[in-house]
Amino acid sequence: MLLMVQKYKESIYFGLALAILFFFVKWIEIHFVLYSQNIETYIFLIALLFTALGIWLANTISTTKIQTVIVKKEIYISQNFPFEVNQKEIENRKISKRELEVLTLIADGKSNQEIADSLFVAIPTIKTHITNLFEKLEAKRRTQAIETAKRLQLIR
Amino acid sequence: MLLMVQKYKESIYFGLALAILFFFVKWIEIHFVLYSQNIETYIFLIALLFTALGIWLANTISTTKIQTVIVKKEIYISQNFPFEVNQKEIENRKISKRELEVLTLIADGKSNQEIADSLFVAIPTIKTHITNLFEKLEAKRRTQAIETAKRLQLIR
DNA sequence: TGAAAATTCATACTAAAGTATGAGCTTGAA
DNA sequence: TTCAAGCTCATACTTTAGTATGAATTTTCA
Repeated sequence: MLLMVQKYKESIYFGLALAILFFFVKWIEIHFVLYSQNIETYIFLIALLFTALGIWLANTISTTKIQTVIVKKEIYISQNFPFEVNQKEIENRKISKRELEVLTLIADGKSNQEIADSLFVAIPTIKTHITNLFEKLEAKRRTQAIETAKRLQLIR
Repeated sequence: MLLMVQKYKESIYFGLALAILFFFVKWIEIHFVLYSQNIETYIFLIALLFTALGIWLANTISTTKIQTVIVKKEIYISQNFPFEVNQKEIENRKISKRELEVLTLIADGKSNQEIADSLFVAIPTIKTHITNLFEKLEAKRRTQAIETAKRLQLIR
């Protein structure tokens, strides 16, 4: 029973609304036509009432107009399936935690200034780390350091 | 003038609709009330008409809800194994054959001097290629160019 | 706790990278 | 053939990267 009420909830409400509307119209008719003889007002009220009914009908029965704008955005994700950092190689070359951070940021294409800002230290500090990294990676340039680090899987 | 018509297009249509409605109501009134003395039909038609008006009003005046859905298309880049150069991306960015050579050598960690020697050209030539590459890859530095090129699989 | 390692920073310098502009040469397609 | 695109090179310049040296802190661990 409750299920039925749930299921036909809208229909029941609709019927009720129609009944109320019918009696309301009748009441207006009796009031204005029979007693007041004011047919103009009656027509006006009918018009108003059914305009409201129309609006209500449109808003409940018709589905709301939703314009869906689809924005396609491509996201590139490098999926290195079984990527394992070569921890042994990092230890062998005695690359410190901080140095590895700097190395990663270099590989991300950051400048010394940007790396310094990221790690909240001064540029000379970054330069020192990089100089030490070059020694440990046997690199002459940051691009070479990136190449070696990736080849040895020190960074992803 | 045309601009005004464009601007107030909806208002003008609305006014016209109202005028037509008004005359239609009057016509119904004359037809059914004065000639036929059939007030019941008149009321019915008024009700019908204004219900339609309400529905029309609801559909035109109510603003369409714009729902923006961002579809993120994840593009997985499988590294190394079945490595495929993204030829489409290279063409889209209009990267020339020579520029791609230079890009590859940069990623190998070579200096401008070494690249120039490899390709048997002068350093300024390499610098020009690199400047053009930065534009096409939206990069500020060679390390950034490497990062982008690898992510887009322009180079291995 | 005390020494080694790691991290930090400075100054002064050199080397390399990157920018801007202009121009000559080659080549392939309309 | 002419025109656009690609490749080449030069000069002059600015900016960033990298080197060398020294030193002060902080952290780690035996």
